[in-house]
Amino acid sequence: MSTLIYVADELAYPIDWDPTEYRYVQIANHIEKQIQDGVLTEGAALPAVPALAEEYGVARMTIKRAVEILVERGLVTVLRGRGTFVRRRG
Amino acid sequence: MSTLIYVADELAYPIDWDPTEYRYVQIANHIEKQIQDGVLTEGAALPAVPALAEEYGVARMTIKRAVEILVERGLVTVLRGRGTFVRRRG
Amino acid sequence: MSTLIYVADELAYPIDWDPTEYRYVQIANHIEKQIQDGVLTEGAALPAVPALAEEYGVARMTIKRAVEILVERGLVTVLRGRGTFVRRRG
Amino acid sequence: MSTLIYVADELAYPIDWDPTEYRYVQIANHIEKQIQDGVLTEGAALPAVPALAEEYGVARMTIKRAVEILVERGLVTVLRGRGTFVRRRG
DNA sequence: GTGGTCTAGACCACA
DNA sequence: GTGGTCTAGACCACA
Repeated sequence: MSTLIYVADELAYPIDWDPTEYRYVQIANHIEKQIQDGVLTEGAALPAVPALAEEYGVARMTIKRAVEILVERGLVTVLRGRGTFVRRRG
Repeated sequence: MSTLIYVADELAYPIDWDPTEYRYVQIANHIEKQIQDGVLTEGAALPAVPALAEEYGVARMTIKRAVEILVERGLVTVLRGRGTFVRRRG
Repeated sequence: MSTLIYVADELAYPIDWDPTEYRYVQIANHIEKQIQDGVLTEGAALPAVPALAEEYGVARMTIKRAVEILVERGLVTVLRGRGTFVRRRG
Repeated sequence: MSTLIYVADELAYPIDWDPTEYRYVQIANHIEKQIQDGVLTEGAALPAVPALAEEYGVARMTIKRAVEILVERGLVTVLRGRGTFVRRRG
């Protein structure tokens, strides 16, 4: 059995760094915005951690922190070994 | 990919305190002099903040202020999590 | 105003590494045991992060993860810029 | 304190697959041969797991199994988060 | 081939 | 002088 899922290939919006805010918070907000706007739809997989790290220009650990925030907000579900998936629109 | 860089281990010159000038300005000038004289060459990393604080006998916040001045002067670039690097000679 | 607090200087118990369990979980459990046994009493400050990192032989980030667990368990409170303090016995 | 170490960039010898022997055993033997011949010297870091996986054309799990064998033979030491290092010649 | 843990050590924010 | 963030890149666990 296999499931076809949408995987985002690149950032839908540019991200402007606000030096007064932590990067992982900015990244979490940026991804949340894409979920709210329907760029990332329910059930869609986020790009893989290394891809996100490269797109946002940060280390993998920073992406992990951002994803933790999205999990706390109930926006995504992490399936170990499979990927990170959108749960619902914000 | 990795790059070998020169890291200064200690002060190249002694520093004399002028009580009429802020220490962070003096430290900025002192480091600028080392860049101008080629003691710290383009691409070189400055010593870490705690090391500079100890060598100059000041708090780390004072070093941070001095580095901000050097950034404003376009002499160094701060790369978060990596270090502070010489951009060009003054 | 100042407050006298007890600061632990070294590990009260040895810690045996169980390679099947994450180190930050082991460290959290190990510190919890010291709180339960009264080695670390209410209001006491934990050793500083660098000290704990050295005692447990891990990186600072691993200590941070262990402390996050202790915070979730309601055992300690982190006061940014001041230290980490025992809230209550387990 | 830091130490400069030698890191192997590619295979020193070609490897011929013997279909009657498990690949992870072959890979362990192949690496052991390089240690015995001094291609990988004491203290040297093995190439990273993904690099070895690509060079041998196997999954990373297979490399992990080969490294386990080398550990059992006392030839290498795995330091989590740092790398895998040659302990002594075979 | 994903996400998770971990290192060593950098600068940052707070008190 | 504390804890926090962040890097670059290692091995680990899971599917």
